[in-house]
Amino acid sequence: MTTQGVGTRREQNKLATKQAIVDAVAQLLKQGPSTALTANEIADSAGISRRTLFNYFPTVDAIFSYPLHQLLDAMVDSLAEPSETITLLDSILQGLKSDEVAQLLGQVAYFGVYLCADDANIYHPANGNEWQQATNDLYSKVVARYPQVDSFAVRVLTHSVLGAGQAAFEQWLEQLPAPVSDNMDISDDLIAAFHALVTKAMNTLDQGFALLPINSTSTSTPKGI
Amino acid sequence: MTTQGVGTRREQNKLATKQAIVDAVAQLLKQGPSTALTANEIADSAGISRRTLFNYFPTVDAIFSYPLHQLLDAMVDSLAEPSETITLLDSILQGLKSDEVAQLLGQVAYFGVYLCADDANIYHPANGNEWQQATNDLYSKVVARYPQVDSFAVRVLTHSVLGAGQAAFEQWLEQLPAPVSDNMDISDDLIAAFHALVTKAMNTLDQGFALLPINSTSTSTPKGI
DNA sequence: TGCAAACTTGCACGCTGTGCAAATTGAAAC
DNA sequence: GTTTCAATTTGCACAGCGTGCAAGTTTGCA
Repeated sequence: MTTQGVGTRREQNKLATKQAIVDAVAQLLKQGPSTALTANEIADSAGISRRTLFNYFPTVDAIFSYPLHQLLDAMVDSLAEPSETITLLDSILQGLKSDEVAQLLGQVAYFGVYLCADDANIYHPANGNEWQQATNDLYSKVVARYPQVDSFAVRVLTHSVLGAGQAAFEQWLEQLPAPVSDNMDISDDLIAAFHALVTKAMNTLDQGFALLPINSTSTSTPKGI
Repeated sequence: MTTQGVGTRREQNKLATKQAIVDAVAQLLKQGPSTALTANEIADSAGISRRTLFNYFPTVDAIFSYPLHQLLDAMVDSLAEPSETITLLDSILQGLKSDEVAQLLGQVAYFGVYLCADDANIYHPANGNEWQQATNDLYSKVVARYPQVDSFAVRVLTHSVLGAGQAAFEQWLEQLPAPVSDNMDISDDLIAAFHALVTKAMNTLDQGFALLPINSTSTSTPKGI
């Protein structure tokens, strides 16, 4: 290990093992969509026992969506901070620009590309669950921090904003070029593309509802979703 | 069967079997949270073999979320129709007011209450998947119907609107009184409460983004209530 | 009636996720 | 260095899920 990790040795080992599992999955994904990616294969490839694998992840699917889980976790923390001075979009973009999140985006893209190729399906339910969970997490945190605000409005807007984020994410995944790279790095262009999609999504939220005739008082052209 | 069902006898049988499965689950849920609700129990209770159960539902979870699945399916169809003349909110409320959807709401509430009690968890991932699927379905249908519209904007707004709907749904489930009824009927009050929540959610979407500082150029859309 | 297609069922199989107890490893005290 | 103890790993057994397959059974149709 090049990194002189902080914390006790046990904690270092646990982090290393978790990363080994993720790396093992990345390897297996690259080798080919043939293998059905069973828990035994992953454990063997990571050099641990099957039982230990389930000590680290509650589910095989949770391994696949772990990069996204980390990314959303970081974003939720970033968004739940009381940043009164900047706009929501800036807050999101600022969170996305951290080195940590940029690296996570690479992993997410890597996994996303191969998982899409494997299932021939654009969407993994595991990823959807991560978004649901992130939505609930953010809702809980915001409600805890601003108890005086109407919690239902918070709930609606949380679902709405993260929904828009998910839309940007899905669009990004679909447009992703096939083999990102041998390792899980990611080009600045792809990161910029994601930022652009998120920005467009938020602007669509901001301006798009003026286009939709949501209720009778709304003006503007009917486009009937 | 009192209903002289339409269609060939095979189709009637299939529908009856599917309903028998759902009814069996409802029965088992009412009997107590003790039973872990295994596929064998459900099949036995429905009077079919375990193997046949999986001919009707791809997953045990899919049975639990089947009422919600039906409801969302109906709503997606309703929303995807080209109803140029009315507002989005009216379109949603109109869809919600059909007898079919009202009855489905009863089943959804029934299942939701017992499932929440069972898992002690407010949320079933199966339900979340249904919302994700409905979002994708609606997106596909709208894009197919309006090919000239910016598909990404449609995607964002679809996620956003259904996200708001899901927020209303979750709120409704939490506020639901414990034992709805012995059968899966539902009181008009509860239906009205759901309509009110959906209405409030849509109005929050319409007006709420004016409250959030999404980006720097946003001086908020016109109209404050 | 008889045939073909659709449907059901039992069976076997591989896989998931969990509880448990024994073995191994790490940290800390002596 | 050794001892001791808690954290961690591992093997094993087990219940359950979901599927392919090869019978049996029912339905539609000629």
